[in-house]
Amino acid sequence: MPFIIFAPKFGDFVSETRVRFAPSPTGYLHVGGLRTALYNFLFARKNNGKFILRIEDTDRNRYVEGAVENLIESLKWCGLDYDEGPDKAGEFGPYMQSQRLDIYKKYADDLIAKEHAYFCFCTPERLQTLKEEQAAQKLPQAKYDKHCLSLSKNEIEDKLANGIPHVVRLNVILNQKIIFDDIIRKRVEFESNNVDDQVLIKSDGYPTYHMANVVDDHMMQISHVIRGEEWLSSTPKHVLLYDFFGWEKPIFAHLPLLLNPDRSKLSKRQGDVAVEDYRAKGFLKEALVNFVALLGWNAGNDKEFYYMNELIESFSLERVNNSGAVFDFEKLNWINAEHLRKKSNEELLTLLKFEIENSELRIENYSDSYLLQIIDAMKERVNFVKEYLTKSPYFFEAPTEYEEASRLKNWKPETPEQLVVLKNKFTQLNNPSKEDYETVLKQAASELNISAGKLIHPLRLALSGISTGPGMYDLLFILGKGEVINRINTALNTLR
RNA sequence: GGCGCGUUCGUCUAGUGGUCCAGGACGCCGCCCUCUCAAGGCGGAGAUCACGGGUUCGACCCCCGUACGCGCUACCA
Repeated sequence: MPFIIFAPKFGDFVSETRVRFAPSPTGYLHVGGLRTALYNFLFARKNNGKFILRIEDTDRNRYVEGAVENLIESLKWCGLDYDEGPDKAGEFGPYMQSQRLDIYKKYADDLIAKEHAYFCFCTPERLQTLKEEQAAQKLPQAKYDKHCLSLSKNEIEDKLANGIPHVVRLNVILNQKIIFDDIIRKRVEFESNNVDDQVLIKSDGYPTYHMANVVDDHMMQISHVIRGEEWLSSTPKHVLLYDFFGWEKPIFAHLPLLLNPDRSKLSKRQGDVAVEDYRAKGFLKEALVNFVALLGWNAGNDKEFYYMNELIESFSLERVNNSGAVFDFEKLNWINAEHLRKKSNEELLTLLKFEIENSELRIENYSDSYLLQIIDAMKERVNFVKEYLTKSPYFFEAPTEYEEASRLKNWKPETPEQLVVLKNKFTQLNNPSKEDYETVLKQAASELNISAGKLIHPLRLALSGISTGPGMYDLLFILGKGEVINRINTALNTLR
């Protein structure tokens, strides 16, 4: 009598929302991982639940020094604070799987006792041969042949006693349907005949993901498993495990993948994938979070600009899409610029000072009030904080060379004498305001019988060395009379 | 190959049987504003809703099939 294995439905009562982000520490936080972590975080916060960080470090071959610290650093930078984790004790720790080996061992023994799992002593060579044979026979699918399931108790004890390397395998029962409901995929159905006798405990004594994940999610009382779509295919193994243990299953939600422009799974080959890369490039955490949140989710309206608290407010798993999303850098740039423009000048000041400290400039050369003026003047013109330095370097250092195109276009033979007229007028000003500069410049233009533009363009070139920037009177005022006159003189000497 | 998931403008998406010969956003193009560059405003190009069958008075929306894409198929997660 085949039994049908069922995961709980969406509406089933769950006492407390507890979700986890469970990355393996491979070196850095991938933006796909960020999205998974974010959705978990948003879901937890929205439902007044707990967000847990668990490190899945059960593959000793993949251990990377400092990876966990790096992961945590990135997570925290993004504002994803977890309630329990490796460095934040909770009542369900430890939160590093490598520190829970005895637990997995105990539950594996449990399963073996109930004959839902068994020792397997097959060598890698036999497994390899088996696979090749099955391929040669054109079997629809390669699976372990349950060879070691038929070992007698004595044989097993004998091999164990002799220290023969072994693993523990899941004993999948044939001819059953494994059905579960996924919030995003709806009902998903598998045949148990297509499920392999997965290794649960490796020969080095470490559990595989499948084993550790189920045991931990149960012990940590995880209510919802929100993870990437790449796990959907192995979910039947997990469902089987919950059932064999007699445990209540969590509610599953498998997230669509993040893709490269060519629609393959987002990878390092085609650009930056690590959160730290984006951070280094100068993206605001608010922008990265906002952008990534929208990759696969929307509230059902046209809103695209979100702060974290707004995301928490409107997030729901039901509104997560089911198809992969291409990571579009152009749109990330745009959302970054949006967030930057919405920041107060004071916030930008902090960011800009940080940027200056990390540049070759000396922070003590610039007062807060001076920087604030630059921020105000350039705010609409920068997409990154560092662009205050790269797009308007002339606020920090006088130009030493002049843009050729602008020189050809705006620096005419008559320009020098006209600028001298203007300069003389500037010289006579006493503590000039923006309006004073404007009045005087227009006066000069009028006296010279030329348009203001004829003065403005070469003046801009003289003051900034380039042809783009804030309004001329802002530029004059920020630089100040003395600097303005110096720069005009320098230009007059350089560009004849 | 097997199993699973998916498929609306280039990209992110809205859309839950009639209001859609499909709306918004990014990007692109044009105009306005203007001392430059931006920002902003206005407008434009851009999707036979993957394809083919059904169901229905009526399908982007429901069903079936096909194609294509992606994922999994490890003693990796």
